[in-house]
Amino acid sequence: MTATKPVRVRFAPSPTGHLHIGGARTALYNYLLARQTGGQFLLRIEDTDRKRFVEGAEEELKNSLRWLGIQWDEGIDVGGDHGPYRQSERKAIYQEYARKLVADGHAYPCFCSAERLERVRTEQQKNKEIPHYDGTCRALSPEEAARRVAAGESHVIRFKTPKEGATTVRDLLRGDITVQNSTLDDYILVKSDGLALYHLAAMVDDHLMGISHVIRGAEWLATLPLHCLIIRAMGWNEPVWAHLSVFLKPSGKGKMSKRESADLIKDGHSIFVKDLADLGYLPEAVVNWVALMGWSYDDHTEIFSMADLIEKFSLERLNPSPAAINFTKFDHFNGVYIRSLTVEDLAQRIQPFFEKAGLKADMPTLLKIAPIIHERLAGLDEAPEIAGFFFRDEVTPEAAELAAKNMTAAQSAKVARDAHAILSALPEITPALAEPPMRSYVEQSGFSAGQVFGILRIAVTGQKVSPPLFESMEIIGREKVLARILRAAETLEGLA
RNA sequence: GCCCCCAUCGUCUAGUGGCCCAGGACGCGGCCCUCUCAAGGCCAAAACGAGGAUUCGAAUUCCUCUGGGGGCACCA
Repeated sequence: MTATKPVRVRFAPSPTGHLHIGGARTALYNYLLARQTGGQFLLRIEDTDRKRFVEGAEEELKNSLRWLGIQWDEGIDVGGDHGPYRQSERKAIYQEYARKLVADGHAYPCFCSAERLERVRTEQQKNKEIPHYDGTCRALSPEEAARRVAAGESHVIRFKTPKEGATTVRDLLRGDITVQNSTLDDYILVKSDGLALYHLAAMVDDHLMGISHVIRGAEWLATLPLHCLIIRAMGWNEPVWAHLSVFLKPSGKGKMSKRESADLIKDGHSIFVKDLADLGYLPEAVVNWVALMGWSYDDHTEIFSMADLIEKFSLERLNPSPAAINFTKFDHFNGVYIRSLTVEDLAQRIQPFFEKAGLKADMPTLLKIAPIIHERLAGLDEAPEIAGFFFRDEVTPEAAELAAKNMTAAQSAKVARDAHAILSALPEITPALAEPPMRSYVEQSGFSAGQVFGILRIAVTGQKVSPPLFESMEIIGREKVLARILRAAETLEGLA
């Protein structure tokens, strides 16, 4: 692979909600690059907005990341030489740099009230102007500003955006992007409560933490010029910027709304990582699926383990266009990964789903049914639905469904009786022992295999769709099988 | 409204001027296999948003339009 210097990258979410697949992808790409180059991946918490703080969000975030197999080398919990890694604990650091910006003439205190700002904004909107700060406090002399600050007057710190000229920034996926400085505003860097806003905090942290590559969502593209301007005003080196395309809803029309995200779970999908395990998804499938939304390796390879991704990922092959979320493809990947599991692994992973369904699923039996449901599972969560009958004492087929297609109840009852006779003559019911005599019975009965086996299937499993019949019978055991067939025959006779 | 970004099958994508009357994958349809359902195998339908320009030659370069997306907070 291309020899690259070790990178220092970071994932810096705010603890305001659940980790969704977009965030997971951002974290993943950062992680991959760090692993590939032998660098470090840091986890930083951007919690400068106390109002939006959600209790437990940080814990959930860490669990989601770990479930996906993404470990961080530095940051909250694990520590490191550049802490603290929670922005709320770095207030003094940001203030120090804000003061430096003011001292150097790159920023200024602003005493305007929120109410006045609101009035200015509505006025500008009425006049069809671009809403922006009108510059009242920018015009203040540094001496007067300093005096008012010293007097304890409430204020924010604004960035003194150049009025003239243009700013050119470079995004790795899109190349040079130039914006006129006149379209930029004097953004607030520090709030009146003294806490920095993202723009300042993130730039200071990235610099102090030695971040070499900033890989983040495309929603930051619009503020990239501001970020570059801050970095240049500080006299720091710029990191490499890579802005990942946003995820669109499955229709491709727009971003997923809060409401739509919540509704997804009704049909077994979710964009929140915390839901995915319960929905029967494998973390390996999530990683593979998400990695391929906005990145590709070549024109045909689709299956990538985490190790493959670490080896093959490259920023150069990132795609800047927005991508619609495709859950059908997700399900496909999940099936692929389920099928690639060993029998032991599969048995382990489906056990909790049986328990959740109220079934006591013992490992020896699980080990026996795993091979026959293996390739029938699109999700782990389907296991109890497909194979629950193995763990139930009784099976209660619908009387009306017991009779086979194009057969009367009487005919079906006869078949059940005959089958019972044939099978009860056997010392045990295994595919090798039971299938040959049943096949010859089918031949001389005049019915089709589908009809005969269909009757037995529903009698024995209670389901119209099941794993292979004789394999299932062997696992259920001779006594139970014979009893269930007998009961079905009686029910059928009652119908006739 | 303003600024910025993006634009290949329904969806994810390959494609960096001739290897492309565009390749792979999901899904869809058909066939095969088959005790049901899957899995598997095979086959098919399906795209370069529009218009200009450059060029011997354009999906690939440039311009305009159109469409889509993101952003315009004392949120991140």
